[in-house]
Amino acid sequence: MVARPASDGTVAKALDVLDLVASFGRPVRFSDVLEQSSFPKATLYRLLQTLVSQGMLAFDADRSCYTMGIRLVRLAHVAWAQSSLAPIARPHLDRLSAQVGETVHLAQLDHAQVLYVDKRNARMPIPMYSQAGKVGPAYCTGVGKAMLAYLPEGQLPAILAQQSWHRFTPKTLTSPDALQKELAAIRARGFALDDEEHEPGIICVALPVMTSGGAVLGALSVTSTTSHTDLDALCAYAPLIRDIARTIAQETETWRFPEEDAHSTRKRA
Amino acid sequence: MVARPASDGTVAKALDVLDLVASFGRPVRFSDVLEQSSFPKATLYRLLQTLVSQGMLAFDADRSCYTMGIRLVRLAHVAWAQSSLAPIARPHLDRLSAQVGETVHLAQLDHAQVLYVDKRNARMPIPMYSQAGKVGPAYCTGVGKAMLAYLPEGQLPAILAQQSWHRFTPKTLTSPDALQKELAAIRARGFALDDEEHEPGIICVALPVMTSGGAVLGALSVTSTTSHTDLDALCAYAPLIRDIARTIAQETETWRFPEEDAHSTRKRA
DNA sequence: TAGGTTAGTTCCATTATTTGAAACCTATTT
DNA sequence: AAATAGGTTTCAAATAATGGAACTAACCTA
Repeated sequence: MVARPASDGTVAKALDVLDLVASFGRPVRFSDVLEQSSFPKATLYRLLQTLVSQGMLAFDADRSCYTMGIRLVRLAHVAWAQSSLAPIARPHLDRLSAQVGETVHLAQLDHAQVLYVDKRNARMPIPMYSQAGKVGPAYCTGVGKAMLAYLPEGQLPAILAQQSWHRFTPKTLTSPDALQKELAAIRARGFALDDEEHEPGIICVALPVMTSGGAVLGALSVTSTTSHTDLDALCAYAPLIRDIARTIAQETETWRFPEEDAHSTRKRA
Repeated sequence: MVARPASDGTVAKALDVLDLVASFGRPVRFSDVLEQSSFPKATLYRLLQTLVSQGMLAFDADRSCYTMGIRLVRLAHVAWAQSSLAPIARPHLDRLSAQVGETVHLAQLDHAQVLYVDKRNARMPIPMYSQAGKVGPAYCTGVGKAMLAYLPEGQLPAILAQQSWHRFTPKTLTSPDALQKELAAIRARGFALDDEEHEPGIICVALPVMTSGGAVLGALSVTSTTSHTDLDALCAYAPLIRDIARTIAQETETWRFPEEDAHSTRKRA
């Protein structure tokens, strides 16, 4: 319902601009941004200036274009280090990656979408959409379906309502009903599969990372290509992934910020 | 000069709050933030609310505390991926780390300070201040001095004026004059050394990463402890570091965004 | 359990910032 | 020399932010 807070908050607008610039994934000139933005020229101009002077964006005078600022990079590290799963999961992702030699993903739900939080490439990297920091659809990816299948009662409808149901490939499930059946199958089977539903030739096995209380923290997947292996073979990894997911979940619950003393060191100069 | 833009921009204030929350490095309650902040209660409250509703912060209702938001995490990745040096340097850092077995840093200048952009731990990790995403002083760290020494004419005075000149150890250089001499020595020698100037027992060799045009992009360092080795031994790594720095710089110049097509895929749903 | 203390939230008249159409630059192009 | 594109500044009107104080909820404390 909070779709577009319309004329609310200057901060919101500035952040929208930040997102917009980020979405280009490359340095952009003023006019590039203007074209994509719904703000009037003068307003956009000032918002960009603010972001630059705040260090969230940087302006390269030589090429007269905007890039991500160094302050954002700094926040980036803090954010990543705290996005509970990522730092805890890191060594386990390494382990999983080493054992299976395939592409490995760690994802979390971001609104109704999948946010790839971390990734390890296969020994022989394969080109694909996913990338740490990118968001992808939930209804047609392994990690997405794994999380949806184990979501607490009642949360699912709202999320389904926000899916785009775009048919990426002939195998994409494009309706809530079809997906509901698939989710039931996932629960019965104990893990999720992506059978080229998002990208042709890309397949994966995925399992959710869940607390003992049943909360879905994220999901792990092992991804490969049809030219290299098949779903049956990937299924064999499910138990290993489950073990690792369980370990990560346990550590999340145990750990919960062991470094309560860290701020004594940090006094600002 | 732009020390504290005082009563300028709501965006600035919101971002200050964001930084503040980030600086705790852990989930914080409202009152924790209030204590550290100069904003009145109501104002801070609303700023936090804005940040939460914008997804830059997340509010954990159970523990009633604020953490980094998922939107920030997402921006974080984009920022990191674009902070030109980091992604390009990554494999080279790995290589350097593997070859020397010591702690390795990649840093960039953030205003007048050093921002550690990436890091590899030594085979036997040693406790020290630096950490990816942290900022440190420029005048008394290896990477900082390496960058200052090769800064283009005219930029140095402004930066020196912003140093704190705090005496961290007996060996810290605490005046612009002393540092200027040291920088000349660095240029003569071709690389920078940190002889326990920031932390007792911590020493390092550092070299700048520079474009062929002479612009300072960042710096690389190999760090160790006096109990484990000495400066003379570290100096031996200088040529290797120089090679790697040069490679990184070259790739930065060649590369410059090879993925100009990436946005065709990304169309918003 | 009344009485107090802390922590978080809302109100609202005042104040300050943001807004954006249009005018204005300043290189480039025709 | 005139026109265009890309960027920057102005200024009165519109809008959003401010913060003191009042309020609520939860948790102590005696």
